[in-house]
Order: sequence, then C-alpha cells, then structure tokens
Amino acid sequence: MDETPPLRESLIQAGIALLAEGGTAALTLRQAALRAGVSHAAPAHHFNGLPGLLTAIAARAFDTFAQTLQTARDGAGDDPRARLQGICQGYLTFAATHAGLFHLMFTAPEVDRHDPALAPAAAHSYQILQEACRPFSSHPDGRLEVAVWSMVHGFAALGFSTPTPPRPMTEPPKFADLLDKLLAR
Amino acid sequence: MDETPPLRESLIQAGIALLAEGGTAALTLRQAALRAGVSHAAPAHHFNGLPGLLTAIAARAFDTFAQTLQTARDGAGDDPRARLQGICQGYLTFAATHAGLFHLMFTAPEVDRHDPALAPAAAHSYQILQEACRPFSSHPDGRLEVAVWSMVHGFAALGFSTPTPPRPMTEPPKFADLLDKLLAR
DNA sequence: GCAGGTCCTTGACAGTGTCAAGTTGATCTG
DNA sequence: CAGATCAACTTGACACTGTCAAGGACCTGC
Repeated sequence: MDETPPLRESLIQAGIALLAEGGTAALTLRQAALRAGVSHAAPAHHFNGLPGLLTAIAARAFDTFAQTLQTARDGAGDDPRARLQGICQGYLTFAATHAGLFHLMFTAPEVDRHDPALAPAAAHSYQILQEACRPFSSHPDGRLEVAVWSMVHGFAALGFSTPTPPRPMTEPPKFADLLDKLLAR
Repeated sequence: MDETPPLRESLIQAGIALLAEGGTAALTLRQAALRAGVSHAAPAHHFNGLPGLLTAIAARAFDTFAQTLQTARDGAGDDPRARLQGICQGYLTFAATHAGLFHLMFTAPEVDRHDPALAPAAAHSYQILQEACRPFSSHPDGRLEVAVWSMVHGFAALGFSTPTPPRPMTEPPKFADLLDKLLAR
C-alpha cells in the first residue's frame, strides 16, 4: 500500500541524527547519503532536493511532537487545567530536548509549510492544544487557543525554558504561572 | 572616536539589502562583498567569517527594532495600556515587515547571541517592553513581562500577524484581545 | 628613506546542492 | 523465454559557498 521505500526512511533517520548531533549546519544531503550508505546523488530520487528532505523531517517531527503532547496530556490526570498544563509542559520539553527539530518545524525557511505531508501533521498538533483549551474558552473566535499557543511557543522560542539563559534576568518565572494569568476568570 | 570603517558599514548595508531581497539564502559573504565592490575575501577583515557578519546585522537590527518599539509607544498617547498595546503592535509590524531580520535576530543559529555588540541592543529592546509592563505588574519576578513578551513573540513567530496564513483557521483574532486577557484584573 | 602595520587582493582548497548521463536490476510484455 | 520498460542508483561534472595563506598597495611614524 503506502510502503515507504527503505532508503527514504534511512535518509530521514540519518538526517534526524545529523541534526541532533551537529545542528542545522551538519544536516546536508551528502552527509545523510553517506550515513545511509548510498551515493551523494541518491537522495534526489526520494526528495525534491534539500528542502524536500528538510520538509520530510519536519513532517516526521510534527508526528512525534503530537504524540509528545498527547502523552503529556494523558499523564496529567483528568482535571482540564492540569491537562492543558501538561500539554504546555510537553511543548516546552520537546522544544528544549529537540531544539534542532523544533527549529526545523517552525522557523527553518527551507521547509515547505504547505507540503501535503507536513500541513496535516502540524494541524493535528494544533488540534490537540485547541481541544484542551476548549473548557476555558469564552469567545468563539479561538482567541484563547491562539493566546495559549502564542505564549507557550514564544516562551520556548525565546529560550525561557532552556538552562542556558541569554536573557537579561536571573531566574525566569515558571510557565505555569503565566498560563494561570490567561486562564484566570 | 569609534569611527566604524566605511567598508564594514557598506557590508552590513549590503547584507541587509540581500536579506530583504532574497531571504536568508541570498545573504552570503561573497554577494555582500560583490555589492560593496570589494573582493570576495575582504569581509574576513571586518567580521569573523559569515557568523560575524550575521551577528553584526542582527545587532544593527536590534537597534532599529528598539527604535521601532519606542516610536510605536510614544505615538500611542499617555495611557499605559495604550502604550503597551503600541509596543506590541510595533513588535508585530517589525516582524512582518522585516521578516528576514526578525529571523536573524531571534532564531538564526549562526548568530552569536553573547556578542558584546548584540547582547546590549537586545537587552535594551527588552527593557522597553519591561518598562511598559510595569504599571500592570503585580508580581516582582517579572512574570507579566515574560508572559507579554512570550505571547507577542509567539504570535509573530507563528505568523498570526502576516497576511499569508499557513494556519488551520480562517481569521486569527486580534492580538489586542489576547493582551487584554493577560492584563485583566 | 624606510620599517611596520592595516587593508585588501589573488589564488587555492574542501565542501555543498544540483543536474545530465549511464548502469543495474527487477518486472512486465509479446 | 527473450526483449522492452522503468525505477533506483551511481558517476561525473558544474557553479557556488566559506575559509585560509600569501602577497601587494598604501599610509604612518621615525
């Protein structure tokens, strides 16, 4: 049926490994091909150039991202607020643990965000957060979801959740306290 | 006194132009040198390689960013809430208008964020937002500032303020409404 | 006049993405 | 079963990138 070619899968895995080890700069087509044990031009037959590989990796990352969010949510119990807190914590943990993938998913300019494999995966991630926001939402235009999503994403992107702080403060506040301000009332 | 060499300035300007025209991929040392009318290796004498040029451009961008925030704040009148709204609007406008610079400033991995020219400029931008949050802050740990900063940054980074939406919704809410939720009570 | 140093050029190198052409091997066709 | 077809992959080349070493031009101070 939808059997993915083994080399395509190997290249994606090699790319993820390269990204985790050496960051964005280390993720090249030729290195991925070398790791997969094929010639330097082989990836062109499975991806549309380097942007294609990056897009495929980002799509894969969105899948595991969605799983991370779900796991964090389900492990947080039954209280709606705890579930939303869990999702946000999963969001921040993923961003800190997989910084390379996180950068690829959201901000790398080479990734085609309209790719038919990536867009649904990204939408699914959003849907998980959206559902968890519903018990607290008072307006129908989704402003609370956007507020929560923006805040947790900005918190992660600005590095407030990472241990190495390039920031003008000693100790950043906990995200949970920030979220409480949004959910109050 | 601190006269910057003219070529260094020309290279920065060339880099900014390249970034605005062709995005991150178009910003190369050799193209910047070509625009400045010098040989391809000349930039190495003014910047520590490509990361050095990118860092210098990011530092310059933070300066104009801070000016943008101040201008937006001062044009919003005397009401503290309007001033904070103005700053956030300036933040979003800058991100949408100078997408390349915005990406460089906050998320490009080549930029050295501990650079002695960049770090103060970035801290100054934060200080402007911090001051505007003070009238609303109830906790001393700066959690409101971080909440506002995270939310406006995430809102911009996720593209809610740009006209081309790769998002699973028809019309995103206004950021002003999101901010009201944070400032309420 | 001339040593020293800054600024820049020239030339080279390894590495990158991408394309064209050729090879191989399996699968389908008559 | 022989031959055509076609996708997967290799080989080789090209332009482009950042970086480095060596050298040249030009000014400054002595």
